[in-house]
Amino acid sequence: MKAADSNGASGAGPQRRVTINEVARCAGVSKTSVSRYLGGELSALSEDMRRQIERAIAELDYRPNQMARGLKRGRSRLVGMVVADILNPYSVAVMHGVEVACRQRGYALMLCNTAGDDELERRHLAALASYSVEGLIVHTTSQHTRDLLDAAAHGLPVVAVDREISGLAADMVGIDNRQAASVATEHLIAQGYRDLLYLSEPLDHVNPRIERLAAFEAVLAQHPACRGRALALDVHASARLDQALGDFLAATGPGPRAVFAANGVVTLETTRALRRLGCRLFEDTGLIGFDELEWCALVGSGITTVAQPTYDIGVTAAQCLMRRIEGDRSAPRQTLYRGELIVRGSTQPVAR
Amino acid sequence: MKAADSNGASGAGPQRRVTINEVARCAGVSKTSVSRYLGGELSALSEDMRRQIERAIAELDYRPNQMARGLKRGRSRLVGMVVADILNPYSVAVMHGVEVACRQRGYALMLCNTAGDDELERRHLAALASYSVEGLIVHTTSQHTRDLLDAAAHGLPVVAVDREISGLAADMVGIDNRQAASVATEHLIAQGYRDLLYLSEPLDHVNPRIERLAAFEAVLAQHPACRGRALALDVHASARLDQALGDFLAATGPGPRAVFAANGVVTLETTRALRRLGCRLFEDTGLIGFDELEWCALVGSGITTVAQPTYDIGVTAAQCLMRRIEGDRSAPRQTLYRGELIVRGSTQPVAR
DNA sequence: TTGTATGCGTTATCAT
DNA sequence: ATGATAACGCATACAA
Repeated sequence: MKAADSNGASGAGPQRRVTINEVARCAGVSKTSVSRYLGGELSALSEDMRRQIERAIAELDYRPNQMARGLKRGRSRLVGMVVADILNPYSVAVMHGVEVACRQRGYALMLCNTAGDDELERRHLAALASYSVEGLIVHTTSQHTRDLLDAAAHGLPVVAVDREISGLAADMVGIDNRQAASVATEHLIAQGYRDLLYLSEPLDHVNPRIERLAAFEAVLAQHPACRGRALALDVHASARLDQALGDFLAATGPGPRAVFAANGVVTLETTRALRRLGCRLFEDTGLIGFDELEWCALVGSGITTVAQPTYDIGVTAAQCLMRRIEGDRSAPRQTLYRGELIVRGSTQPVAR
Repeated sequence: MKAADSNGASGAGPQRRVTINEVARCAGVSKTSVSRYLGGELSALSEDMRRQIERAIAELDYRPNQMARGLKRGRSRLVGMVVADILNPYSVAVMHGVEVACRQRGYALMLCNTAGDDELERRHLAALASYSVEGLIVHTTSQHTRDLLDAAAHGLPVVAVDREISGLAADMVGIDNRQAASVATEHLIAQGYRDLLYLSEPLDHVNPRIERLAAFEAVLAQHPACRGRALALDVHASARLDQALGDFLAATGPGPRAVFAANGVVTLETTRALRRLGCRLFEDTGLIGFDELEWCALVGSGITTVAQPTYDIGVTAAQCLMRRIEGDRSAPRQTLYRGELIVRGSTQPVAR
């Protein structure tokens, strides 16, 4: 037999939810007592009453209305996550960690994708505020985040992921870019590559991009035998990327040469470009990429990467945020993980 | 000069938001009138009053509190999305479309990841209900979704993505699996492959998996010269996958042979297994995969895929849901897109 | 230990 | 055309 529609009406209309009043009536107590029970004020309830309330709640399948709760207490138990690109595997992986950590502590997650659009970001922040989110986890590029700064200035906890938010002294969770980029660069040099090309998306004041580049150059400065170039461009512009890569290949001598892709997107586009240019992956040209992607082992002889603990970054960011929400007023913290080098075929030079 | 903290207190505590009362006072009208303005009841307001309200709202930067609104009106303008695996690129791509469509119509998105755990799904559904979400978009595997069925029976609109939810006559958005799988199978045969292996995750009553397999077998039945096998297993169990693939390779004769990977996860794991088995991609063995992934063109000679319009699926699912939310009571609809064959090197047999 | 009464910010009902 | 007032479901100060 099918579950009957308790509405009477045939499966239509927003269901009439059970309220605390009905629980109180059913249990034969006042709604205050039920509220106390829900709030965990166990000490202030007689054993008998507690049983009755428990029974009533189970019997009616009562679930507190978070809207009402949030309205009254000012706590929505809602966390907002704002990402610039929901399709970016890095963002997704972090989101995974965030979701798990939030759920474990009873917070729900509202997701916003700004698609790199500042106006959209404004609207999303407004929407999140209208739902009284208690905190924000942010992974965006935008520079013009007045609204974000305002929100933070008004006391809304914010945790930045991967990069700092300029003008905002917020908690940050990411990796040690200098360490990671140094390790990568040193690996290339140790493998015998002598011509290096650092390829990045436009710097745009985005911290990790700048720091990774700086580390690349710092290491290079210690190895006079190596020649390095750095390029920051919109890697989605295939023609220009092909041009840039082609120039590098043409300009570099017979010695081993390699590309350092500054993040996952660059790794992807660089690999595509290398194929378009007719390179045999990776005999012609070495490649090391930031961010471990699921397909890196499958391309050519495998792409060497610097892996980030994205899941942990997400978990930590969420935990950090929830501590703030729950009153932690200490100075902003940075949590930096280490990048881990995963060596594959793309950094094994082949005699040409 | 920095924006002053309007709290007075130094950037701490949940910010005191502007309420409709303050707007009313500032505009010199009653809050009823402000509410009318917000509700779009333009006809019932004098031009003068309207100006005042507009001014006050702008001046105070007032944003209606959705919690209070939801509590009173019973409409939260919240949509829940429940996915089995937040890391699955298919889910993410659909989510992208969902997010865009929701935002465009003023709905916010709450995201839940069940990680394939039924108990977790229960809890997530409970949480979503407690926030009075107005509808659900679901992409899970689970069979024991009593709670989901209950919610739907109680009138909560639900849209299924990719697959039907057994026992629930809900709207569904996905692709025409028979068409898509037929096209793929016929392509393999047309390319000259004679030994075919259909590789899937466990069927588990999941519609697309069953339908794709059925189409594979149907096409095969029309080609007596071809030999087909089908295997459904947990592709993450590498040892067993290697074994199964190895058996296929050992058993098939000198004629061209190919693997049909039933979804993106299987494509990934199959490619990994082929590499582990020492195959040169894809000279030994052809491969066609469901789901177009960003890296498919990069592996070996490129993996031929059947692409799904995942973004559109997400948009359509969300639109469909919002229509239901806004009162559409017509019979459940299925929206099926066509799979698009993208031919690459992995289905170009090489003379062995 | 328990209950009553008030208010959170909003919309809806009823007057005017 | 406009406004006072009562809910929405819950938590809490206060009273008993």
